Amino acid sequence: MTNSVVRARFAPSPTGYLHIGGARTALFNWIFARQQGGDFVLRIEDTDSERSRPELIDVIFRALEWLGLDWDGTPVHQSERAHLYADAISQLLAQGDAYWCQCTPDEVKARAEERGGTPGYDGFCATKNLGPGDGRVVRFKVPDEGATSFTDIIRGDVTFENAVLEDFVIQRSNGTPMFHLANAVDDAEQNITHVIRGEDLINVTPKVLLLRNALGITTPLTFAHLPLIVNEKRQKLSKRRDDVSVGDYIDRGYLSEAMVNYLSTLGWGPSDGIEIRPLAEIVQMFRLEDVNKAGAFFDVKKLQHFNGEYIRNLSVPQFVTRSTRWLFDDTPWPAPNFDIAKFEVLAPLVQERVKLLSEVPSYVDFVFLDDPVIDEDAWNKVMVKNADLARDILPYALSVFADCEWNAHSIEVALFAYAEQNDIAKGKVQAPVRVSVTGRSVGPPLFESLEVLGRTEVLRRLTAAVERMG
RNA sequence: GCCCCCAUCGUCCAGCGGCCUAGGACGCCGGCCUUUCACGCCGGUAACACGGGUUCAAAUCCCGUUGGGGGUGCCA
Repeated sequence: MTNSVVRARFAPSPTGYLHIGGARTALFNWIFARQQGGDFVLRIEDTDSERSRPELIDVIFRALEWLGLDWDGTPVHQSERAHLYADAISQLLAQGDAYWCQCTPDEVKARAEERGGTPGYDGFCATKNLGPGDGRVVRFKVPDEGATSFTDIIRGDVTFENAVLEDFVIQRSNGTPMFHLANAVDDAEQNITHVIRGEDLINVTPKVLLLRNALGITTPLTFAHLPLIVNEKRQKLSKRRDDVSVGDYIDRGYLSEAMVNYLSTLGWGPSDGIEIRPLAEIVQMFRLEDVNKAGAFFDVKKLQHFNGEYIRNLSVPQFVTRSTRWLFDDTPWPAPNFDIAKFEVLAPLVQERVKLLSEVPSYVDFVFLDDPVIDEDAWNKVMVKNADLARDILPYALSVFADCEWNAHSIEVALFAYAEQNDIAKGKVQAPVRVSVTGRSVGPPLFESLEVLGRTEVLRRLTAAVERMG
């Protein structure tokens, strides 16, 4: 173990926010590294200056931090190590394993179409012995014969015939290296031992292997290509068409523990069938070789269920703390109206009802709003369709609430006396009071809510509701 | 087109030749609990893609078919 320390890496390209697929890749790398007592390092693959957006690098780091995936050492930025790639390219050129090419993309494409059949580069400049020059790229000379194989921990042996691989570009015409090249160089330079990434990259593996071979890199590198996370149409998650930014899930009130736990069940599952469990246990049980081969659908419904479980497992103070953001920013009520003491009373009741922290405000807004927001559907059902009952109950509530003791239990006894006297279901009796006071037909238990709101305000809202009924 | 990969309930996972009349979870549908809504509890629904082999025995191994996905960039 000492001389074979595992080093796994997550190598995002800062062309977008961290998305679900990237988060899962990072997570599996992290789990594997931690389980093996190895390192988990980061590498920013920003060789394409055209597409890279430096400001996103920090966003990605923060998303990883939110997920709790701590990394070892300082992240490497490919844009800062151009010399390493330049050296490798010079070596390849000197060895005759690469050559300069002056074909434009359009020319390559045109010839391919003319040729019919397989698209791709035809080796047009392979024997021209061109030197550097404006608009010229460097291409790697793929052997015409033979095959490149590797053993994938998840997929077993995978083989590509070299003949189907074109002479691919390793240095752009602007002088920057392509990612295959940077990849081969960096994995060696960073002593990476395991490459764990999405299956969409499996086909670039032979290219990287060919490059490593030509560069004389002999240190072993083990691959594990993870199944893709897919949408309802079973297609690879796309930043454009799918809702996959990790940041968006944070904003919607998902707990990172729930997200990480859920992600761990995509492509893998503990053999005892217990899905919801601490990350530490997952690290213990996880086996890279047990990861599935087939793509997994990202099921938000199931994620929500996990989230609800995690929320309910929080202590009440933790729940209050975690809800902070939704209590102070962008609230439906005027900020000065908020009273944390009142929220804390209702917190345990809200906690077992929400699946997302973002739902918290809608459960307590009536307490901090000057007037409740009336839900029209609820009003129609309870105050219009059942107006007769409401007209009996509201005056009754107004009178008993005026002088009963003001605590949840007494309020309940006072109101439900009506249910017993008139032999009406309690559910029917509480409805008009709930709608009058909270504006909604659903919410936390009514009597605790009334207690928190206070007698004066409850009476005022009840009166207002009677007037509104006309 | 060509290359690569994949295939167990609607979805995620378990299953690694006999313990499988296939198990768990989400969802969905019933029911119980109940002041609403949730929670919790009980029950139900529902799958080994198809066809050939191998074997005493196959969801599990092999081959083919079909279906799906990924790639095919001077993106990663």
